[in-house]
Amino acid sequence: MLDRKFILENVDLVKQNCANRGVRVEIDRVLELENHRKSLQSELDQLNRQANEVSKSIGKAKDAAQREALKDEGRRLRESAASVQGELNRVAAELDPLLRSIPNLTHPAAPIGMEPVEVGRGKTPLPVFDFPPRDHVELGEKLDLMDFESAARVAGHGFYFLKNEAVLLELALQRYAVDVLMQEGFTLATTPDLARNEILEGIGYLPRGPETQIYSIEGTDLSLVATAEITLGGMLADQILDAEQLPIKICGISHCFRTEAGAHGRQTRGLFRVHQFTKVEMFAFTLPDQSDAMLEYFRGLECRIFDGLGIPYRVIDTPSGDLGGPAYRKYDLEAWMPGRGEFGEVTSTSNCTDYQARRLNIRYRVKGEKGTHLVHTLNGTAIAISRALIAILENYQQADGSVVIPEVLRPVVGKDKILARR
RNA sequence: GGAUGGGUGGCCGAGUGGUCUAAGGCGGCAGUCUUGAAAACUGCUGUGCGCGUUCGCGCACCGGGGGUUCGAAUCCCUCCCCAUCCGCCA
Repeated sequence: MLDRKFILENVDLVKQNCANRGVRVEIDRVLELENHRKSLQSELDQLNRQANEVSKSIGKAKDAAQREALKDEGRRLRESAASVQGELNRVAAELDPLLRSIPNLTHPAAPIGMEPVEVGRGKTPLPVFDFPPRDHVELGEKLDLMDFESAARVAGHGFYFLKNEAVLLELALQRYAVDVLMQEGFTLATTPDLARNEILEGIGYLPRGPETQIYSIEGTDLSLVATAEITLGGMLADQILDAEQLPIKICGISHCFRTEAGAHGRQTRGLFRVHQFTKVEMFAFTLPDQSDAMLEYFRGLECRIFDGLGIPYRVIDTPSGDLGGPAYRKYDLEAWMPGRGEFGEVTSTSNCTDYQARRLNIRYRVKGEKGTHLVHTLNGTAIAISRALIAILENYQQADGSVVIPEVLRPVVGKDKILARR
């Protein structure tokens, strides 16, 4: 959420930003409601002040008659206050969803519009095959690495069993990413796979509604998390940190659940778009002047991880029209997926500035100074297992249908090649 | 799942209807003392919103929400969380 005062003082900027992002919000209605809210709040403050004065005077009343008269006046004032409060609540009920739908500001260097801008390539060149490359579904079937049919019986379309070396690859990928992040001073965490809706909303997800990506648990205020960003950000909700503690870097392993409502077709074949996957996520809480550098750092780590895996990729500077609400700037790594014959998103890192911190109420205090300030939050994918698997299988496939294991994963996988079983 | 006790400022902790304008302590800031530091002593020290915009004034906030009352940290209802014990269990 943006700051209310900031919106009032920067109407044109906010309108232009919404336009750049292709988000339609009635800013004029927001202004109208916010000004109305402010005047109602002043009115309520005045009525409360008068009522408080009357209440205090009752103890000092001379006689019973005067006391009763004052009680009547107090009662009248409290009733007026209650009716103003009711109107205030109605205004807030209309205003709050509008405020929440206004996206974060956009980094001045982010591309405007809908066109992704490639800003870098990985160290690994695109593979050259002297045979028609298979996609990961075909490879998975030949090598007995995944089972979509059984998963469909158990849980429906969009689920999968990983089997054999694919399981070892999942473990190896987790271990590899965690090792890199541990060396970089991240605190390691496994996180809850469920979170309160309040936390989801603070991060910027809508747990209910027709277009939600979120599975919610009936009869509770909990939802399955779509990413550990939710739980890691929620970790410090309502906390006041000391400035010296920042930046805080945490990596979290969680399962991620997504309804993927409405997404079907060739792009969703196999592991590419699934309802559940495991992810190692990076998260940071920073001072405002640290967040730009932290985003570059996260991007650098993602590159290091995929360079280390020997997977070719390109880096995308996400254009304004594709940014999610909380993101101020976002980079994606897109790995080359020979079976698809195109690049596919494997990581995403965003600087959300104070947009999430405002609703989650995560602040910091500078020693010797009065008041508190909102922290900045950032998130980034270290490894999303399902998509990393696609990239590994398709890039490392051999003419005979076997798949070579990336060197950095061999210690955990325990072999250097996956051979056909049938 | 059952029982009991709890949730108060950055932290600890007192507070069972009206000088709560929330005691006291810790921490923090400033000062005295000191060559310097520590200790000791003295004073100041919550957050948010609004108005005046030097000084200040008002409102809200004692886990969340609702209620009783002229008046609630305090009484009632409800939800959440924490601790301990019991039950169950990987």
